[in-house]
Amino acid sequence: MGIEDVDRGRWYTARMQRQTAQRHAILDTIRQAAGPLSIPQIHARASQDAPGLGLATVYRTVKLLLATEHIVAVDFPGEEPHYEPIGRGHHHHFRCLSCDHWFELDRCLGCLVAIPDGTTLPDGFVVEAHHLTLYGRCPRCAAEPNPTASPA
Amino acid sequence: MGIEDVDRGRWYTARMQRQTAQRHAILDTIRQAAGPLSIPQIHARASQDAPGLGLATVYRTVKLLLATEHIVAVDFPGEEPHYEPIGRGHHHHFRCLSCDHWFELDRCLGCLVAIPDGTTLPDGFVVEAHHLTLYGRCPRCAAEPNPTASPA
DNA sequence: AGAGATGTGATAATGAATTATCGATATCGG
DNA sequence: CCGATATCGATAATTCATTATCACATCTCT
Repeated sequence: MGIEDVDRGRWYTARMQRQTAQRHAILDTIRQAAGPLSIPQIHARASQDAPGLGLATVYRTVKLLLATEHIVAVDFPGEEPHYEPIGRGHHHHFRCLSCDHWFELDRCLGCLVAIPDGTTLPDGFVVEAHHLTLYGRCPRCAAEPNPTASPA
Repeated sequence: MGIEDVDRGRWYTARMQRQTAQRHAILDTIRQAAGPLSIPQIHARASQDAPGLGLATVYRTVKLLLATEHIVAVDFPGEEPHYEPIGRGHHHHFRCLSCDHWFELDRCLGCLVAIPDGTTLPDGFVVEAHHLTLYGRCPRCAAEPNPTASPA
């Protein structure tokens, strides 16, 4: 999951030529998360691997990782954009109402929608895609009576 | 759908004592829409009934209508908040990828999710609620080859 | 190891949505 | 119909996320 894991052809671009501790910390943080992370979350977690990490560097690096197709942005209702690794296919997300964190659901659990894309609804609406978000309690918070705010 | 339709007990509060053309235009606009509206959309439509309507008045009135429980806010991924009348029960939304407008789906079409709330997923996630959004083409845009941007 | 370009961190600047201000206007009880 | 005042419209101010700036540190190639 370190340097050797990064495709040099993609990593190295006109604006992204050097491998630094900050960039690896940020990419590893996003890859190791259980779900999409916001900029503040990335900053907080990656700072443990890269002490003194600046917020501007997180914004810069996230933008570069988007441009080099290492990560993708995920938007949730009423929230700042979150980011997750690219290439995980169609899936849905789960938000824990207790610890407020987002989780990625397995593909097998994801496609819960009874009406597949391409269907025409009775009213004439043609469905081309869907977003499903589940809300509830993550395994940790569902077990604990007094849940903390520090999930995986 | 006019003045007589408004519960005076709810309409009249410490900060909302008078009935004005602007307030009725805004509430009627939200009630007559096919789906949730954003602030700019409310402003554009209500201005037809209340010429010269100011944007600040839309913000003010929407906030008051929220506080008096005449409307509710609906958030969509990556968008400004939208507003719809209160009391329409559980339903889902449809966004037309052609004209970019939101539609409210009938209740009978809404509950498309195969896993009902209260279910415990195999991983231990307890589902308490869900949001489903469908994307595609509204009846008007599905019919027209060159769709306009002025839906119902 | 050294030169030079790239990357970083702190912070100022920007941009967009929302809110506050204030003189003018319209509402509604009397 | 009048007067007190709630509300309006125009715009300045505020808030918050994101971006630009710049001096200093770090990486890479030789």
